[in-house]
Amino acid sequence: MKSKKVINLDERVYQRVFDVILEQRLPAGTKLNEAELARIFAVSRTVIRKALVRLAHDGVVETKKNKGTTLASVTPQEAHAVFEARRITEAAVVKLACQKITAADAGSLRQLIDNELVAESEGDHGKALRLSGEFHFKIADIAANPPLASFVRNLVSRISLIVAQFETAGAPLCHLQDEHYELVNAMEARDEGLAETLMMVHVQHIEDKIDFYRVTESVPLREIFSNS
Amino acid sequence: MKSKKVINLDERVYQRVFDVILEQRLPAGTKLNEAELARIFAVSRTVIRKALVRLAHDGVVETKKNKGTTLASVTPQEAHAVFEARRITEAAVVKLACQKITAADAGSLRQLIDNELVAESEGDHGKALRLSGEFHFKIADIAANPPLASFVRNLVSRISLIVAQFETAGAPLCHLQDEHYELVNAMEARDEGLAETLMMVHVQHIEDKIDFYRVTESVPLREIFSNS
DNA sequence: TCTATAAATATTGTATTCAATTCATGTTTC
DNA sequence: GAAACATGAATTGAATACAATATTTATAGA
Repeated sequence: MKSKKVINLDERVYQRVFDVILEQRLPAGTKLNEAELARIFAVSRTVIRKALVRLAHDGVVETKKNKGTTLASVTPQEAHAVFEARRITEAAVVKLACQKITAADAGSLRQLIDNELVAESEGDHGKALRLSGEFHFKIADIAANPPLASFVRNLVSRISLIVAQFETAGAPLCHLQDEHYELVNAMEARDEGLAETLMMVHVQHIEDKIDFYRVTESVPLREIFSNS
Repeated sequence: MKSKKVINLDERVYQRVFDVILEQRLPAGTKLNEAELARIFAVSRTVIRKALVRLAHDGVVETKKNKGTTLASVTPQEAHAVFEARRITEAAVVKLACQKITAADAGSLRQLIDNELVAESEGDHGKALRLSGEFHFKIADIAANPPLASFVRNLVSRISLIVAQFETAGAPLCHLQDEHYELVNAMEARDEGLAETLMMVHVQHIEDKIDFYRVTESVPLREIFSNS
């Protein structure tokens, strides 16, 4: 077990940027300079570009020919479409998950919620946000449908960006965590109808919390990617 | 209007491979040698690699470290999951489309079906298959939800690969085309329930036509990508 | 001072080069 | 003759070098 799994360099960059997005530590529109990222991660631009191509394909960054790459910045209409897609997809996914969930799965989900609460109480808001996202990823994994799971990952990450772009500063998330508990209960009871409704309402609540008139200021890249 | 739109080289390669997949001209498992593709498209390996990275992210090709890239070859279980994802997603998408379809949209859809029939009668099976895919893309466009539309594109392309991998040779598609007509009628009547049912049955019929024991033989790359 | 133009700089797009790994082949040894 | 090992070819991973485009700055003229 001593062997450390060998993954391509771009995978590490991809994951790291992905996590930063989930933690909402970078505002939408942030410029992702290839040379600067290459310096920060101590790899060549080739590796950075590969990661950026994948992120662009996910729709979380936007690359314009000869103009560079930025974190995706969306219009309110586009944001609404992402929320709509997420409601539809996660509603279907949670129904599948109801059919397949095991006691162990339910335990894992509750553990994620608890960890999120701990992170929040310790003041690590970014970690709490990431764990909140992983709660939804876990549900998608339980549904045991890889294409849907990866689509959910994509939608959740894009919603994270949108929330980072528009959220009303300091809006409390406690309600959302309660909703996570209720979701697990409904799934464990295999109540597909209830779970579906709870999921749609839950995502709607996230959408309700954002303010389309908020403007965010930029943050230096080096600072964000410094640790790890 | 003389200006030819300038797009990156890798976009052309990506589209070309994507089309070949939709036309089911390459069997699953086909080796996509980077140097060979670079020669065929007369670009550097850098460009090919960029296109392959995007295709890998789509799940239509698989790249293994130091072993190369092949068209995705799936197990029956994985194939079933893709069909399940497509049924769920397209059912939701067609409901959205019912709410937003215009007379012009319905006309476009019927035109696509007619063009497909013409292509089939002219013996251009590949073109007919591609048009069949574009029928579903058009429905996704009508639904006016970009994330869902791009996911549908992804699922349809993966199904094309799966069908190419497993289809029973010479299975007639006429029934499927009739179903396309019925779908348009239901959408135009804004009958969401009927459209949803028709869509799920339609995708199920595609799945029913495949034979998980079929084995396909390889085809030389140069031959496939020669034209255009 | 303002504007327009041109040079300089910065950034991305593409090609080329080098390194690492895998796979096949052939050779040696028992 | 079979197995283990070594060697060479083929292929991808990554870094560097070069080209094209965009942006900024500097400068000249009104």
